[in-house]
Amino acid sequence: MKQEKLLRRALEDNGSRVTQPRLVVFRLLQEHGLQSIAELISRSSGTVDRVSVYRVIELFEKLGIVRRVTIGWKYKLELSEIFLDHHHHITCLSCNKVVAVKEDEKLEKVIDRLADGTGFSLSSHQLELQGHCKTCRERSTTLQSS
Amino acid sequence: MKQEKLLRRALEDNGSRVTQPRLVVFRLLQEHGLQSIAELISRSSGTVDRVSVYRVIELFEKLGIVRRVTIGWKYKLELSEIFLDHHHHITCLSCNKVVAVKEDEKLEKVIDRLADGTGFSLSSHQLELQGHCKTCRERSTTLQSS
DNA sequence: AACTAAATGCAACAAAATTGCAAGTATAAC
DNA sequence: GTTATACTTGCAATTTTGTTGCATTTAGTT
Repeated sequence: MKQEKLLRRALEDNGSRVTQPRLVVFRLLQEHGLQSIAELISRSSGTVDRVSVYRVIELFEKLGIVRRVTIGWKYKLELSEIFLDHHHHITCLSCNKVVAVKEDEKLEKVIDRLADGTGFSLSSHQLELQGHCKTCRERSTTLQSS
Repeated sequence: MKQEKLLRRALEDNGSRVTQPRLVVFRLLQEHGLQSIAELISRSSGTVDRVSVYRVIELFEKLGIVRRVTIGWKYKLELSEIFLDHHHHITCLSCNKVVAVKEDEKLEKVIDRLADGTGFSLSSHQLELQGHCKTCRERSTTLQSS
């Protein structure tokens, strides 16, 4: 189904209206993917007020339309699993590029077993990775050899 | 080795002094474990200034004495792997209790393989879990049956 | 005990997020 | 298509969180 239709339905099911600010923020998330609230605010400035961006995101989170992702101790926002498949992120410590990492069945199993040991029932999990991307590794080798 | 000795060494190796504020913050981290910076500030108020708590934490992070942990989109602080063994956290969505989950060799392997697929070399990772603790699950069952 | 560089506390500032309220607008009923 | 109205928005003000500059204090050395 077209993503915007899913959005409309999620809003209507909650008795919430489909407004300009909500559409603007949604489209920015579609277009630019993972981004900070500051980026959302700046990209929508002139059209949508700062405060409204905060409020739209708050609603979207409550309705499961967006999720927060921690990247280097700041959070960023991206469309939820209704719109994108379950994944995690790896950040390059040299160039700060962030790449999605697909969730893998084995990972799920291992995490389930980890949780078992605690007596908790498991509802959700987030994994964040850091490392160095291929480009940066190659560049640093080149520089060293010169 | 006694933990405070490790702290002294870490500071001295860096040419940093062993001061009252640093000892106070360190002992709070030992005594209360994982906590927010607001909790650290409040627990040390009267003895240590707000700003100094920030500065001590900044230094401790740089020296690898503390690490930041994301819990529910806010970070908390705890002593690093020099003082505690490598672990993650699971939070109860009902009562907000946070419990440590030991890192497991299988998890490490699965994560290593995940990273392989991206072309990144892996430096570090964080895993955060959410669920419901035994106590809360039992309580909610009791309430339903009455 | 005196010296000195490092660290602290205070005040001021900057950034990020929240709240209250009057004005605007999306939806449903006519 | 108009109208009514409850939901939303934008603005201003405030709160919370984190940072900076500088005079004073203090840890560690001589």
